[in-house]
Amino acid sequence: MRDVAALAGVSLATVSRVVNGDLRVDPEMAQRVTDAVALLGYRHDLTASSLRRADRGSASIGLVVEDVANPFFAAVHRGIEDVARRHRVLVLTGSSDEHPPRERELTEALIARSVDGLIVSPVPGDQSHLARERALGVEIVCVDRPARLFSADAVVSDNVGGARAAVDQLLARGHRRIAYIGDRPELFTSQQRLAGYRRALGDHGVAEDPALVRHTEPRGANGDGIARALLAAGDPPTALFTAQNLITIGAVKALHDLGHQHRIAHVGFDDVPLAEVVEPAITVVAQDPRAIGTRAAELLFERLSGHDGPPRQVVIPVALIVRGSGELPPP
Amino acid sequence: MRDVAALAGVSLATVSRVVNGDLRVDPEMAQRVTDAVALLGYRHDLTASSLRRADRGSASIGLVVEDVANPFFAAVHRGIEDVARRHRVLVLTGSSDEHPPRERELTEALIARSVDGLIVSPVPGDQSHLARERALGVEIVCVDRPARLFSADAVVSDNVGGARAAVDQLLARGHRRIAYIGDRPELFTSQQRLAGYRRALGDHGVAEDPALVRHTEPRGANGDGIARALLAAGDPPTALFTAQNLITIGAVKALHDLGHQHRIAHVGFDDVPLAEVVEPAITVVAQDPRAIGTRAAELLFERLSGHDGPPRQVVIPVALIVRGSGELPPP
DNA sequence: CTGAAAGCGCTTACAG
DNA sequence: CTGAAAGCGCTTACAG
Repeated sequence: MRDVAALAGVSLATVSRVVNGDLRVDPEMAQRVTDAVALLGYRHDLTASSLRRADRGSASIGLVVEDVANPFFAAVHRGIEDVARRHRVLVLTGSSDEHPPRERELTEALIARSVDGLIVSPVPGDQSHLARERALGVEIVCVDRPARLFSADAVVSDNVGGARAAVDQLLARGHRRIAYIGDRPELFTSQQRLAGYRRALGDHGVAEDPALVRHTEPRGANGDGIARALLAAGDPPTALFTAQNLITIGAVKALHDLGHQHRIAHVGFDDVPLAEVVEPAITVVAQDPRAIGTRAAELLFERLSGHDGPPRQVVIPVALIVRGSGELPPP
Repeated sequence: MRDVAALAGVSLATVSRVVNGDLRVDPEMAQRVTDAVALLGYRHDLTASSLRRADRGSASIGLVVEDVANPFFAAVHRGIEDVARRHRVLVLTGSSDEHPPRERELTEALIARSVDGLIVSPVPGDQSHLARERALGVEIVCVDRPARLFSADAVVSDNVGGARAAVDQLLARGHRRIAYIGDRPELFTSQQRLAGYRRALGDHGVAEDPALVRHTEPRGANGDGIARALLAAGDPPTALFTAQNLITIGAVKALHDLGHQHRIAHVGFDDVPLAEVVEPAITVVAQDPRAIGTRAAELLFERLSGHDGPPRQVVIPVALIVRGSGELPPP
């Protein structure tokens, strides 16, 4: 900037004004500055700028999710990026791997880079540490699940309603032994979907069989193994409700490997690619991860532009997509 | 920081030293500083720090890909994050949507936030604009495809070899009318995979039929439509080679809709979820996107720590996964 | 070992 | 409209 000022023969202040699009500057002078900028290949340094600026915005926000490579969170990420882009803001991202210390490290690393706001998909455990971040002026919005011991805006899917619809679908076909395979019980989404499962059973007067409620390792790792074990047991289920995308994929593999795909009904939570091509095609409750991201970013930017109401919880609708696997009758 | 210094009764310089882990400071004094930091909830401002620091590192790098929500790039992203994390560096990401102005905007926005390095999956068109960024001291590595009119390290899949292996597999079963459905012809990966297709045909003395070589809209959008059109034409192909993940999914849908999945052989480039469960299971050439990301980040950090050799091109192997669809014989 | 002072690249009252 | 000067939060020679 100093070089630009020298070359254009103006003061630093003038260069700053031109670079920031301040119109109260002599056009001829502005032109000289613009030329010098082009000639020198000068680049405005936003970090220095925001250091001195009154509003102190860094024009970047942070995102902490379980895993950026999980298609669900990848879509959430994209939804957030789209909104951020409209605000000329960039997104810094990190994967917590559901690991509490990693979540803390990440949020602190993001704060240290002075992000204006944070969108977090909270790990199990509590997020009370976020209170300190917020006290420092960083706005925080939760995504996919609410925080614990820390109240903030949150955008989530209609987990209870979706799970209920999925299980209702199976009950309507006459199934009574319906297994629930969910992610770790500590997870909000897992709990909510289990609640929906129970609600549906209750509505139909079906008693829950604890032997049919199973949880996988982190990230739904052993979904296929659990499905196998359930089906190999005495008095096996006649239908499966898998409460997460990776578990759904694992269960479909297990059903096909065992040759049971036409005998055991199956509904999954979260849509997966090729679900309509598998035979039978897979009935799912589809979430709208991109909309979840979009909405979360909108809430964040509202806060950043001064909104100061109480924490809001936004529920994004889900949709039951009937394709066949969920409509198989019991034997 | 001023407040911390005041509370601890020391100078700013001392606080800075303690915060940065400088050991040449009186332990008792250091303790007072640490206490004050805890009491005040002080957070170190990395952006201000790097502004003044000699080495000027911001401990963040930028990533520009086509779309962070594409599972391929989401996995690349994760590979990069893993390496960056070991260097205590965060990743800023943006989606170019294969749109040249958007690529420029993004790289400039990233530079303005003073990233130390950039990993870019270049859009069609040329990347000569990146030369200016590099002149400013930002290291640049390309991923998935090399840049044009700009030479830089690049990490790519073995596109030619993989496509060749895919088409060889079909030729070995006796197919002679093999269609190629690829992404836009401007894309490096599309060109390379077409080259591999041609190489395989040539090796077997099969003349190319231009009517069987098709390109989709951006992002493989109409892959299913093109597959349908090919199969509906007179003298249709007996086998399909789909050169990208979304096109593969589209083609599988088309084959199933038409009921041709057991008659028309099919090999896809890039693995897709549930490929092994579809009937017939889909034979694919699997890439290793996470390894691509990992390797790209490693090259970048080598540059950032001073490596100054000529541009390198790293080719990540691919693997043909035989599952059934590619082994169907011609009628 | 410690602190006063200069300065990183920028913005912003303030005076002219 | 323009510029000289102070200062954002930090680091780093330099002197003590």
